[in-house]
Amino acid sequence: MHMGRRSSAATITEVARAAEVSAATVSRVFNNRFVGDPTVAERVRRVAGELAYTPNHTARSLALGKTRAVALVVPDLANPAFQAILSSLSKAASRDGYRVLVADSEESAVDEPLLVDEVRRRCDAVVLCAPRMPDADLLSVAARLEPLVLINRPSPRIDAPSLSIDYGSGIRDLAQHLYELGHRHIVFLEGPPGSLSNRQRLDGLAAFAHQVGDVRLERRPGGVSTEDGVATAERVMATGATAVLAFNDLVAIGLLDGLHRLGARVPQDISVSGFDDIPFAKYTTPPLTTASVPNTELGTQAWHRMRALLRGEEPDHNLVFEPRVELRDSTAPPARGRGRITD
Amino acid sequence: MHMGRRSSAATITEVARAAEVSAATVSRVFNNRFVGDPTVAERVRRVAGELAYTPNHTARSLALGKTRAVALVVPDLANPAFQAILSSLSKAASRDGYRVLVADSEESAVDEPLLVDEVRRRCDAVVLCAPRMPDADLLSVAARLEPLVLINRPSPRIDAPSLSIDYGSGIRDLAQHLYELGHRHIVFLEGPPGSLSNRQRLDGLAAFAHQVGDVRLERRPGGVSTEDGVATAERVMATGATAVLAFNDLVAIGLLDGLHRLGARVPQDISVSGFDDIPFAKYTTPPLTTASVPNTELGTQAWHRMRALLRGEEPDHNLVFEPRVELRDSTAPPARGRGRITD
DNA sequence: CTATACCGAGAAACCGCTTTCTCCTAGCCT
DNA sequence: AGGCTAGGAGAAAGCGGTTTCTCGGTATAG
Repeated sequence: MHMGRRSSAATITEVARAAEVSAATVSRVFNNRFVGDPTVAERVRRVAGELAYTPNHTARSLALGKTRAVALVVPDLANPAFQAILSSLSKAASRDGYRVLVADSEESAVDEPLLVDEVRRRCDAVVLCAPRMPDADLLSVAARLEPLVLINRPSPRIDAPSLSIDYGSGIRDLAQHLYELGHRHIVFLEGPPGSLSNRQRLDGLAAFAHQVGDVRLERRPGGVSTEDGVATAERVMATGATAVLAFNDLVAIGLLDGLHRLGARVPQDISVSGFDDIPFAKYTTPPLTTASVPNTELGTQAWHRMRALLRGEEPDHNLVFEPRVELRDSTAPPARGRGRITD
Repeated sequence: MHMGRRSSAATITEVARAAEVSAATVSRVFNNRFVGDPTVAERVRRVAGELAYTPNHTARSLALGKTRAVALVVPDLANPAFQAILSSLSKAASRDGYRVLVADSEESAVDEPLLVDEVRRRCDAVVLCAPRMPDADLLSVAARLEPLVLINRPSPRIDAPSLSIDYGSGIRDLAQHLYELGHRHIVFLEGPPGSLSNRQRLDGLAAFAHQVGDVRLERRPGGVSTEDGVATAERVMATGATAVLAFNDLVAIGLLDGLHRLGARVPQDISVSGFDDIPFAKYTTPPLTTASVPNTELGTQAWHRMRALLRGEEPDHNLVFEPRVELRDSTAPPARGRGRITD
């Protein structure tokens, strides 16, 4: 199917004919590899201009074996945390002439290997954010994917640059903060059970509980979105806890809303903390105490690693960002009469 | 430069040789155009599986003359309004096997024509969100761009489906709401002077002022981001107005914060409204009165138009969404002693 | 003045896949 | 049984570039 003679888009052959040179020469002129008679180059340029010639990107990609595009795979494009990564990655990549193709796996870990394979074929590399992909899948897929940069998915057995967040330390710091405020009964709203970052939070929390001893830490299924957070409000109140660690800011914000509707006051009746420090966390009612995660920096650094890989250079060292606790108004000492260890 | 013999990626020729058929046959099998001996098809499939063959997307695109990708060009990927469009567009497109390439013009209207041209060459079509591109530029690029879908940029002289928001009616409704609350001195925080949507707001406001008569409407330069909003707080207070219409939610949220720092209470001392109804608008302090804009729906509808175009079908009619006022707590009747018409 | 090196630019091969064109073979009809 | 038809699959010609290879011509050296 050879494209019904388009009226538009001049080809290199047409330019060559019009300029009375060979296609090779036109190609050389356009790639600054032309060394001969300057008047020839000039003529080619002029004719190309007249014909509004512009090299066909696909043909070029095929001949060159590179597309100058990379894919970004994320579990949920609607999540501000991933949007921040996308936005900064895209900006950084574009400065080097690369474009990014987005792929939203829509939280479906099972389809991810296929998605990732499909998307990889369309570009030169992939930046993968797959917190929930089983290790086995990741391992099997990683080889076919390279160049590959992993986000939030450190994996010692995979030879790919990795940027991640130390969720364990972040949640620990948050818990420590609540503890110092006087809370002794805290509930953690879990994220997706299979997710690595959920695992890390759980581990961090377990270590914390073990260390301080006199704290009651419960976990409850939460979710990842604002709606999920709203839905947990009743369950949270039912625990009788004086503070809650939400899986992320979205859940925390939803929870704030849900609690408000139930008539519970934050932080007087119950303290709430989030995770990520999305841009709006400081504008919630009340402003949300959370662990700040540098997603924008993450995107930029991911690009640096990727660029090195694409150039065949040695990428910088892997990075683990330590979240920083942002103290705001959604956490406060527990009210008297609540928060006693009840069992 | 014929790619230093990659160890990976089997080619159709290799599969053909291994399966003892021609490349044409392999191609036909993979495209379900094979009608001959089923055992041949089976053998091809098996061999392809063994070799982990997967058709080269670029080569396919070149032969077919289509990439199955579309570009989305937006002025600022960090803005939740555009993120919503991207997210929904991407989801919708992926259901039809298309991917989206993002391009962030970083608010630079002058580079947009080049950017848009570049990005168009890489894919089959573009969804353009260019509120600030001069009409002349848009007109000149539009022809080269098609298939093209325009967002927030209705242009009667361009033959491309267009989805837009009636910013004029939205801001008018918001102003009307403030007026009914008793406000008679309102300040409008302008967005980018060259932007069409700013123009529409200005016109809507002018029509409103003319209609009601006894209202003092001032305009002040604002901006588009949260930071811009923070920075305007003092200027806003200096006007002595009792209510402010921010260009968008981001500015409104920033303003809320700025006012808070100045010790001004919202809505007691001054009412604030936003525009867009981004997901977080209802969680601000206080919850933000705003005009809701269906960005997610916009993205989905944009894809429907685009799909029709790509299939050579007639796209659905153009759409203009009317924003809907979302009454929340950031607006209230003015305090006594403020809001009198002072000149 | 001729042999050699060099230089500029075109011819041709190739990137990997699709599709038209063509050919060969087997089946059918008379 | 022979001629015709249809169907299956390969050869080849693109798609639009890039790059190697090659060759004719000029300049330089002996």
